[in-house]
Amino acid sequence: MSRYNFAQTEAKWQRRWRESGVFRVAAQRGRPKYYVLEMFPYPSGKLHVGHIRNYTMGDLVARYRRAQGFNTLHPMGWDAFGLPAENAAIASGVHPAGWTLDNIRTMREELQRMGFAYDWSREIATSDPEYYRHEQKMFLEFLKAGLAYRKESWVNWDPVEMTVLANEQVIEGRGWRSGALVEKRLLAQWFLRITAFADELLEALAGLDRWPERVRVMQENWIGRSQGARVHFELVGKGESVEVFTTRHDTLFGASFLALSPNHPLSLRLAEKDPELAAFIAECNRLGTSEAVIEAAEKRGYRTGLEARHPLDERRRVPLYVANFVLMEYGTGAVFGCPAHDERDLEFARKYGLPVIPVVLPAGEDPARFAIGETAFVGDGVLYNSEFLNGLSVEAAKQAVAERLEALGRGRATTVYRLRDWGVSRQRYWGTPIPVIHCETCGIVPVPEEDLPVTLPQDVRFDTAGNPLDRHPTWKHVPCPSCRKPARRETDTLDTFFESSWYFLRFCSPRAADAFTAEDARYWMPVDQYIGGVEHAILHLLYSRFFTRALRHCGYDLDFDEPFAGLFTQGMVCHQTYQTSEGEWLFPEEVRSEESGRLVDPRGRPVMAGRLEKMSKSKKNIVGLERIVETYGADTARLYLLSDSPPERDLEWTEAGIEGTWRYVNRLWRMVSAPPLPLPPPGAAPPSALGPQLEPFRRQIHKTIAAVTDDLDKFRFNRAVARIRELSNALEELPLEAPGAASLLRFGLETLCRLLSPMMPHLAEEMWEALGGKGLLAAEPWPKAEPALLRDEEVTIAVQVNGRLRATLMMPRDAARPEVEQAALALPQVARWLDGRAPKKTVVVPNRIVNIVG
RNA sequence: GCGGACGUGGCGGAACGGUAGACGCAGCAGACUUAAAAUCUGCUUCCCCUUCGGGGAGUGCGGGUUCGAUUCCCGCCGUCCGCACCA
Repeated sequence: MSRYNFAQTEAKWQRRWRESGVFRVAAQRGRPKYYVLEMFPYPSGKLHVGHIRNYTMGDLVARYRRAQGFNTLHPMGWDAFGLPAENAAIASGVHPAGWTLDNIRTMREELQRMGFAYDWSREIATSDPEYYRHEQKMFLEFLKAGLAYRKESWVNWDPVEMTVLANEQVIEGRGWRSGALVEKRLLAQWFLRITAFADELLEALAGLDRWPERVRVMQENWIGRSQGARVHFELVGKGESVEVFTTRHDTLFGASFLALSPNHPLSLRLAEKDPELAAFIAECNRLGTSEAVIEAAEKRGYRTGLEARHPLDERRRVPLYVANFVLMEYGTGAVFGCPAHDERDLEFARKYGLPVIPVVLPAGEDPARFAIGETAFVGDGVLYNSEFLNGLSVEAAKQAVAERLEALGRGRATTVYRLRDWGVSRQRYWGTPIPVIHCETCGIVPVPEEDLPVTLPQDVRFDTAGNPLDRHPTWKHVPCPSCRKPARRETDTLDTFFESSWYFLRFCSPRAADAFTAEDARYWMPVDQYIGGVEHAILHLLYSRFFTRALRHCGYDLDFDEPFAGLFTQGMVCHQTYQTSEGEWLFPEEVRSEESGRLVDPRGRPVMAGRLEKMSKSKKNIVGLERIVETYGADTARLYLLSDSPPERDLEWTEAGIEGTWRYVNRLWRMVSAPPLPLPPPGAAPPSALGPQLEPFRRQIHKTIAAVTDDLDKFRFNRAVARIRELSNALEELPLEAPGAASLLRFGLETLCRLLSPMMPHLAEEMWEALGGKGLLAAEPWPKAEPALLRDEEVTIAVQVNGRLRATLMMPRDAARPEVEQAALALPQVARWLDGRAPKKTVVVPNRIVNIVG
C-alpha cells in the first residue's frame, strides 16, 4: 500500500476539469443562479498561504452550490493597476506592464495548482485597455451627469518624488519612501460625487441582512450623517454673518461664544490685519494631523474682539473666537458654544471665563438650584431660561427653534455628513488615464467616445521623480477635439479603487463590447456571496455600492442597487515571527531548533520567537504556497485552512497542524484504496433493513449529511470538517461481520466523497473513481439526508437531582412523561441523592433530561 | 472618549437555556519493527478518596433570573478592532 500520490492525482483532476469544461458557465434564463466572488487580488508576485484562505472558502461555496444544482458563477481576475508595479520599475528598471503580466502568470499558475473551480474563460485584468476603456466611458458619463467634477483640494505633496501621496503613505509627516517632509498643496483634482448618494447609501445598509453587523456599523460611522441646523450669527458692525452648524439648536439660549476654525475664510481674513491671530493660526496648523492626537486635551482659542448678535435675542451678544478644536472640514467650520450642555464647550468656557447658562433642566431638578459643576448636562430634560422654548422637551425645542430661525431667515434645519466626495486623481503612470483634454480656449473637453480608450504610452522612464505621463515628450500633446487648437491631455490617472468598483459586473459579460450586457447583469447580479478581508469594509465596498447607483443614474441598465447581497469577512492567517538580536526578521524556514530547544539562524546566531502576526512580507513570517503544495498537496492545505479555526477568526498556521491534516488525507485514501472488506459494485441498492449493530451507523451517515449541509450554509466550515472526521472515524469502527456491512460501508464512503468534494476536490474525485464512480464527482449532486433517519429510536436521557447530573437513562424516543419520570425515580443513584427526601418537583424535557428537585 | 466584538483544558476550538470540553493539535504510555518512519490501541480539565468505582471544583471576576446558565440580565476586569476635538 503506497501513500497517496497527491502530485499525480491533483494534476490529473485539474486536467480533467479543464478538458471537460465543467466550471464554464453561461447565463441560462429560468435556471437558478449563484454568484460567488472572492475579492480579486493585486498581482504582487507570489502567493503565500495567507492569501488563499478566502479563495479556499470561495471555492468551497462555489462547489457546494454547484452540487446543489445552482448555475454557479465563480470567476477570477486581477486588480492589476497600482503602485507596486511602479515601485518595481523604479527599483529595478522593469516596465510595470511586464512586471504585472509576469506576476499574473505566476499567480494564475499557483491558483490553478490549488484546483479552484474558476471559470477561467472569464479572467480579466484591469490594466487591459479592453477593461479600462469601459471605465473611461463611465467617467465621461459621470462627468456629463455632474457626478465627476474638478476642484482645488489640499493634498499630501512629496517634494522629492514630485507626487501626491495617499494618507497611508505619509508616515509621521514624511513621505514613506523619500523621507521628505510632506507639504500640503492645493491642487486641482478630480472628484466623484459620492455624497450625492449619502442618504441612500446609509439607508440601504439596513437591508443588507447578509452582511456582518460590524461592517454595516463601520459604513454608518463613515457616512456619519448628523441632523441639526444651520444658524446665522450676525457680526456686530460688520454687515456679515457667520454660519454655524449645530445638532443642539435647542440650547441656543445657552450660547456663550462663537468659535471659528483656524482655516475658516473669516479667520484668514482677520489674520491679515492681526499678526497675533496669524501666529495663532500658524501654530494650530503646525500641530497638524499626527500631533493633534497627543495634544487633544488642550482646547485653545483666540479672542478676535468681534461680537455676534444672538439670532433669537437682539440684545444679546456673544464673543467670537478662533479655536483649535473646530474643524474646517466638518459642518460649516464654525460652532456656537453652549458650555452647560456640551463637555468640550464647558472646558473652553471654564478656561476663558465665559458664562455657563443652563437651559435644559434634568427631570426632578429644582430650576432655582440646578447648576453645572464639573460636567456638562447632555441628557434629555425640559427647556428653561429660554423664552418661548420654556417647558418644551429637547426634541420639541429643536423643531421650534428651526421654525423660528427659518421664519427670521437666520437658519434652517439641515443634515451634514462626515462622508466627503471621493478624490480619484493620482499623479501616477500605472493607472487608467482620465479621458479629458485641457484646452486653453474650450476648457475641459471630454475625449470623444470614438477615441477611447486613451491608452498609456509604453515608452516611459522611471529614472526621475514625478509622473512619467507628465514628462512624456509627446503623449500629452493633442489637438483639442472641439477647436483643434493645440491642447494637452489630463496626465492624472484614476485611483485603482475605480477598477474594483465595477469588476463584478464585468465578470458577468467579460468579453462584451460594452462594459456588460443588461441580460447578463440581470441574470447574474447581485453577487450572492462575496468573500474578502475586513480591511475593505469601508472604501472598496462603499465605492462599489456607490458605483452601482451612479451607473444606474447614468442610464446603465441595472435592476438592483446593492451589488453584494451576502458578504463574509474572513480572518487573517497568522504566523509566528522570528527576529535576530539585531532586529533582523527571518523567514520561518531559516530558523532551526537546536537540541537544547534554543532557536538559531543559519549562521548559528540566537533567534527570538516573536508574537503571532498577520503574514506579511515585511515581517517575513510568510509560508510560501509553493513549498506547501509541493510537500503536502493542494487538498491538504485547503482542508487545513478550513478546519482549524472558525472562518471569521484569525487562523494560526502551524507545521504541526498541516502535518495532522496530511495524515488524515492519507487515512482517507487508505479507506478506499484498501477497504477492510470487498465492496459491492457501485449502484447496488443498499439493504433496506439493517441489523441493530449497523443501524446506528446508517443513521450517523444521514445525520452527518444534514449537519454538514447546515454548517456549510452557515459558514461554519471548521464544524463541518469536524463532522466529516467523526464520520470517517465511525466508518473505521463499522462491525464488519454484520450482514450488510459492505454495502453500508460503500454508502458511507460515497457520502464521504460527496461531502469532501468542496473541500478537497482532487482527493474526493480520486476516491470516487477508486470506488468505481462514473464521471466527474464535480458533476454529482449534493447528498440528501433521509429525514426519518435523523432521529434516533432510542435516546439517552440525562438524569439530574437538584440540577446536578447523577445518571443517564436509555429510553425509547418520545416516551411518555410519566414513564420517563418513573424510570428516573427508579434509578438507585436518584434514590441515593434524594437521601430519603420526597421529590418536590420533576422537570421533564422530552428526549433530553429529567431533573428531580427534592 | 464613543461604537463593536471577544474571554471555555497545554494549544486551535465544540456545545437550540438541558450530560461542558465534540473534532483536531501537542503530550504520555503501549503494540508492530532489528531499528526508525509510517500505522494502530489507550490515556490526557484540575483536585480528592480510590480496586471497581465515586466525590468535589470548573467556561475572566462578582451578583441576579431559572428546576437547570458557557448561553439570558446587571456591574466590574482584560484583550482585540473600528471611529475619534464630528459641533
